Amino acid sequence: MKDKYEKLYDYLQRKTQLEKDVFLNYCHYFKPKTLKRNEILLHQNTVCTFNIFVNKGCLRFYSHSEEGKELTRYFAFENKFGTSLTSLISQAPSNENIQAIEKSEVLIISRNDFYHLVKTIPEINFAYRDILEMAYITTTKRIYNFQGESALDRLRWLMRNQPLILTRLSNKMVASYLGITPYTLSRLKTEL
Amino acid sequence: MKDKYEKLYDYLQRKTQLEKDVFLNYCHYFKPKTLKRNEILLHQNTVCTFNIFVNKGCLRFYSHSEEGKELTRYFAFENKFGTSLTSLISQAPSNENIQAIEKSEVLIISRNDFYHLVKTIPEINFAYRDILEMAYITTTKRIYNFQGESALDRLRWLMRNQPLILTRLSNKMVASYLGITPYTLSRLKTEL
DNA sequence: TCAAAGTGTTGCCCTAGAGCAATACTTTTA
DNA sequence: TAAAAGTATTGCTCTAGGGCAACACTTTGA
Repeated sequence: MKDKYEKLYDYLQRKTQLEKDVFLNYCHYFKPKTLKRNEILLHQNTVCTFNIFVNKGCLRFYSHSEEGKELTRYFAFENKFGTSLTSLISQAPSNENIQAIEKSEVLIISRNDFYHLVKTIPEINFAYRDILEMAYITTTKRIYNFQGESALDRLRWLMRNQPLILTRLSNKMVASYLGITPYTLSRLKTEL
Repeated sequence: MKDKYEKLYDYLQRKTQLEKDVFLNYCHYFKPKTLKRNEILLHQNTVCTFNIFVNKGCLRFYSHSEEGKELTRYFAFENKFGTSLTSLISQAPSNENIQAIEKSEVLIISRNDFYHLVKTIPEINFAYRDILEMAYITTTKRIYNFQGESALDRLRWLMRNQPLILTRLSNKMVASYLGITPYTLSRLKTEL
């Protein structure tokens, strides 16, 4: 098996019992691609036609608001799937950009191929359901976070639960994820 | 077919092509229940073991924060499913309460029965996936909403997209959904 | 290798929204 | 049907966090 598919195999293996030879039959649907730092994979207002698995590096999913603010929804590090799900499902223009914020290596599968696998491979069906469930849980927590907690508490939460975001990314990125300005983040860090 | 299952049947029918006689074979897993106004179906910190379909009335899913604030995540009106998904999936204690805010009629299916149906009935499998996808899209929009928009803009968004919430529920409920105080909501309404 | 662009910190002032209190009104319950 | 509890509105004051400007520091790239 080509090196490129090992992480994906391990990922699926962890979620479902999965035969290696079956996996080898369909893994070619996932096309390897190398991304430069800052390269944009999907532009806001265009339709998203693919799903992405990150082998190496980090992708950022963010939106430009009308007032020009950058709102970050999600960072996909190694071993994570990510896509503009709203657009992928509805095939309406996406409200978010997908950008590599480090030199990255990813596997890309087209929408058609992906849903074909979901339909025909029970393990992929299950894995997709699991991804959706986990994503839903995460976003739900994030809503309660925004709704009920101060910026300082949100920062503390991030330190406890997603320290990678703080250690690996610039303050600007972290601030746009927390929904505050870099100024405020800088000030809050002195209060920790 | 008993009256109680008509709405559920229509709901599934709209999402998938579904044979009525197949539906009749498993719909008894869903148990009808009548709820009084303000009745609590699930208490925070207990494990959620069921999924709910609303035939009539309205359920509210909310959390008591440490400072005693009530944070509302979701209102389920007629023809909607709702559960404390985080708890249902992980079987960890729920961080939210489920409460009938009007006299309501619901169908309740146990966790085991529900996942059994998801596994064995393709239409339910598909419907569950669809529910997850839609729920994910909604919560994602809500995050961008909280992250990037003022309380007034969030209120405007609600008027355009979920007017039922505004017309049918008390200001207190609406405010806790928007993540603001009833005072602020009252003031914002004069600015519309 | 040195200019140019981006990043982080801090002082100052400003604004959206919170919190409390007072009052009016409506709903529930006994 | 009256008392009690909950809901809505508004004035006043306070605070978390935003936005600008200035400066230091680091990274990028011709």
